[in-house]
Amino acid sequence: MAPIIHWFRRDLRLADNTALAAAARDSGGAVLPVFILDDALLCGRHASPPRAAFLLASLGSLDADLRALGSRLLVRRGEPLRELLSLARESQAQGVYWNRDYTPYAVRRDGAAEAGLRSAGLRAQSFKDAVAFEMLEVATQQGRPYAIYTPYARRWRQLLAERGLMLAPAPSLAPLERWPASLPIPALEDLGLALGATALPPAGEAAAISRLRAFADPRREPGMAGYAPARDLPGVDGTSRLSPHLRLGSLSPRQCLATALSLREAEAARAGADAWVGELIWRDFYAQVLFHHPHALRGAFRRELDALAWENDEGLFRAWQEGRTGYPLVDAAMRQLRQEGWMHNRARMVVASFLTKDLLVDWRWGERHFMRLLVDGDPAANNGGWQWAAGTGTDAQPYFRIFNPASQGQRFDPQGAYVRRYLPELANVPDRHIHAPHLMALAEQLRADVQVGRDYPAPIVDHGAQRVRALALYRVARGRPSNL
DNA sequence: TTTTGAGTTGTTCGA
DNA sequence: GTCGAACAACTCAAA
Repeated sequence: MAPIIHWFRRDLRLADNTALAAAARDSGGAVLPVFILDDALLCGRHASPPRAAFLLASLGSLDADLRALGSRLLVRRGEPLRELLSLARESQAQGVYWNRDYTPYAVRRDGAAEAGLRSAGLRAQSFKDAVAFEMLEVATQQGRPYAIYTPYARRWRQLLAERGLMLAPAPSLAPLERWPASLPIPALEDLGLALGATALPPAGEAAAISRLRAFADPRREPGMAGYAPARDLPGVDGTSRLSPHLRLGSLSPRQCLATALSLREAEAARAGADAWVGELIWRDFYAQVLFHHPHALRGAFRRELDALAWENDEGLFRAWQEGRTGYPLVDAAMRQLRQEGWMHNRARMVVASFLTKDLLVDWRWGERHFMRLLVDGDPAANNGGWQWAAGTGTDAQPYFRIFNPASQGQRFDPQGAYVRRYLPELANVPDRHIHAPHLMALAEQLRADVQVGRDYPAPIVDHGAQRVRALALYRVARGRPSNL
């Protein structure tokens, strides 16, 4: 039987891979697994060294997994349609299968690939795989996409209960007679990128599965069972940390859901499992929001809030990026981002609120910075999160909800475990002052081995004053310039 | 068609 | 220290 090309993109796994399983089924195992390095994503203005490095490591792992089955990963670099056409010609393939991706760039790319392959007489078939429900599967009674999370989630959970979970079977792959030429998986430097000091999590399908198992293990504290309260504490390892795997598909959302659903059978784990499923629903929600409203990638979802007059002070922005704002929770988080290519979700909200509402910098500057450094950086989720924080998005937080970085710290990191981990200069500051070290008298600073202004910055802005200015900024953008 | 209820994650102020 | 109100309407979703 003529082989079928499986075009890997954000589904770098063998288990529960919808398109791969279909390709194996339809070709009698004659699958040509392909990954195409796309310079538009890797090297352009969207380049992200940590994410590229994680991708390359994941590709290495995928290739090894394929080789264990007598197959291998073919790597090409270039314009996807051209590479697919040339691979199809070289391998006499009957067609190309892939799993759908919903970002505006991917929709354009895949539309062009589909048209080009079909006009060359090849089969081109795409599958739902990256989300539990896509496009208009979760829709209002009027058939419109939801714009508010809670009713969306209610309907999503109802649909899941009705339809249940179907995982794709493991693909049985047969070795091909002829393998087209493949590039070696490049090193990061070959792409003109450098990782710097970022330490990445383990990549690949096996690492993803073992992290999911560890997270769901009932003997583990807090684990999935304790997720609901623990996920809010950045100093505690209370989240799944699976986001990089979900980003590249070394784990599927169905695998996560199957684990969560089996765990929630136990009464004690139900609240945690439900809360965690809620996060997977957010992932589908934002993918769907961006799919239906691609303008949100460039500007405010609520278009009238494009009128916000950001101050965009580059010095303040740099201080935020480098973690020297004088607000310990913000600075710890920004340093975690640099060191790990990842940031705790509570901290993401705090730094996003701080950049927009305290520094009055355009949320898109922060969005871009996150996309450059986050291993899990996903256009839809990242955009949704930033627009939520800025109050410009679907279902955004009320504009007057402005986080106070010090009280957020006291509430969610009371002993400063998180802050001390990333800001060693504050190691000896007493808990009482850990989120506002500048309030220590000089004698206390000396006792704590830190001099504010020398070893750690004094606050670069005054939260109370900036809060008032932010409220005024939003009031003007909403067309209510006076407070009278 | 109209009405009604509701909306991830807060903060500040003054009694 | 604690507690309730104010912050602001507005739009979405469903009955």
